[in-house]
Amino acid sequence: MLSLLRARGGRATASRRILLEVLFDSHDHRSVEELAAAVQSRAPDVHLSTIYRNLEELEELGVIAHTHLGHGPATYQLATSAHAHLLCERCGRRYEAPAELFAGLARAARQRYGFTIDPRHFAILGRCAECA
Amino acid sequence: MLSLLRARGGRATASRRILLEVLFDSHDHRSVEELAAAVQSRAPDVHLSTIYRNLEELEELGVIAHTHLGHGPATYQLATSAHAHLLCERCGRRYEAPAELFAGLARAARQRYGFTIDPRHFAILGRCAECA
DNA sequence: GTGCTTGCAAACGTTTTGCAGACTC
DNA sequence: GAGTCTGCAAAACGTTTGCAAGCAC
Repeated sequence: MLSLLRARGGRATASRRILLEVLFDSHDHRSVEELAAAVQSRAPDVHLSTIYRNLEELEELGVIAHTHLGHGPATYQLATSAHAHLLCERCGRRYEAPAELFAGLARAARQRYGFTIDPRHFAILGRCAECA
Repeated sequence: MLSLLRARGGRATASRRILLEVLFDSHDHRSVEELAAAVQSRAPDVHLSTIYRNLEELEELGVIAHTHLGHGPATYQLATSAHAHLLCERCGRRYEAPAELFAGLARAARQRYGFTIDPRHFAILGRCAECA
């Protein structure tokens, strides 16, 4: 990934290395604030704005992706582990939704509008069993 | 609707009347800024914070609903005309998606997780035919 | 008159930007 | 050495809040 960066004229800096390590170690999505805390535990001077800039860069490279689970801050994860979510709008309970759940919608959207869905960006809201 | 407000101990004020009129006249979703401009063309002194507070109140009443189409500001519409959206993440093109498109997802989510989806809150991102 | 509602100003949380210096290649 | 990246401070953005005055009931 660092060489991917370099291929674009980018530099492999310490803050980027650490950020990538943190993202690899995260087995869940992380908010920018959480990522910053993790990065700063290893390199205290890395500024929040640097994290934002690096996340943007890595996202353009297609290495990571961000997701909006609700009204709060965005969450980031490796592009390879991106997936869709169901989020209860009442209690906040969250389910990770495999792509197959969206097969029907994907087919219908393509047939009707020529539209290719990527349902991972925004969560699908609704009510969990308990709150419904 | 104004009597609905009163039934809750609320007051039927001029700014609420006008806001409701604007929402009825809007045949599409409107951002808060757009709503404010429309309201202020009839009552210049209505403040943006009043619009926000009234939108919140009307949403609690179940009369209106808000939707996030993308990264920008929320959009509001009458609850009766709420629907799901497909949004091209490249060109911004937008499709209104009828509930039937989500039938398969709704069934799968209920069977697998007991989860009842309401796909109208966040748009489904993806690529339109031209951008795919 | 009670108490909900308003305008205003100020704050909020998240994200973006301008700049001069530091670093990677 | 050229050009990217960084820390810092400040701004931007959409939204929320505290307060005293104003209005609906």
